[in-house]
Amino acid sequence: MKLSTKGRYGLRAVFEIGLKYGEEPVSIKTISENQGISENYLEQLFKNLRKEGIVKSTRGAKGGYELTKHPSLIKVSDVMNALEGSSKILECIDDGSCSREKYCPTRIIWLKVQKSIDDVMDTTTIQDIIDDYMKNNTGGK
Amino acid sequence: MKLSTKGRYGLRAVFEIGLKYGEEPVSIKTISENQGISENYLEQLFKNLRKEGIVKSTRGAKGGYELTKHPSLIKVSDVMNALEGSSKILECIDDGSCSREKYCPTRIIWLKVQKSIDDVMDTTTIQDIIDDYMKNNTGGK
DNA sequence: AGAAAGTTGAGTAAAATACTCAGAATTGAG
DNA sequence: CTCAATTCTGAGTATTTTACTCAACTTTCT
Ligand code: FES
Ligand code: FES
Repeated sequence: MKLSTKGRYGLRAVFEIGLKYGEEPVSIKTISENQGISENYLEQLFKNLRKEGIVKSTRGAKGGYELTKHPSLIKVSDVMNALEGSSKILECIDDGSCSREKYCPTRIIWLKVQKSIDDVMDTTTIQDIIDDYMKNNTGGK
Repeated sequence: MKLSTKGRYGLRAVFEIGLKYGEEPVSIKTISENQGISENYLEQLFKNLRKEGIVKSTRGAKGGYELTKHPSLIKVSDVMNALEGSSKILECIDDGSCSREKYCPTRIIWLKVQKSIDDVMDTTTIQDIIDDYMKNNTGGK
């Protein structure tokens, strides 16, 4: 059960944009340099982030990406859903999607695991990540 | 972030064996029939479960697999580790395994997610799964 | 006009997943 | 003792997913 680079890279990228929220658009080139992720790949990730309305773009010189909403309104789960399609650990989890559902002995476990993941991702926002980052890179000597 | 069939099938298989704990070994054939999993594939899964000491085997007629310990002593995480190699959602999680670790803005999120998953898998045992199954298939009408 | 961006769709290499298969080894039952 | 039941093992493979790359095009700023 591994988290793919889509999710990992994507969240770092969104964080990067969040840092400049309310200031200026951030270009793919900048993100690529700061986070060490290929420009080509970032393009793909942003295609999805844009489609899901998490970022908006400005073309042309001085263009780039910005968050559509305040960082405190964007949950980690939003980003994950946009990038990984869904943050479900398995298909069977949705009611009615599995023929064994009714008598499946292990279903309850996966539901619990899923819930615990959702709890974290739904209650953490980009702002939280930014705050945490600020604390660690200024507060402490 | 999907759970592979190794983990899903494997836990169902271990549950099946757990039902007969203290009674008789359960053959791959039986599990295959009850859980609808290919015999060939189950062999592969049991190769790992055995290596990690979760099950023990008896060859020959009337042979099969049994749990090495009481179901209440086998955690879901034990089974997952045996089957999926590790239940870590990413490599970076281990201290020192990632060069970005120190200033990585998203690391803390993944650590939280990991912890919440571990909490569930470490505190749920095969016995819990069995109990739950029994409740749902006898208690109710 | 020209450079700096984003936009899009297609394509691909590598890795992981999800199996299959054949045959050898072991054991219990008759 | 023999045979059928069963595990054991290593190798092989098809499919899917991941993780990208690339090229051409559009938009916008200066
Ligand atoms: S709910 Fe689908 S196999 Fe358990
Ligand atoms: S800790 Fe490795 S990229 Fe964040």
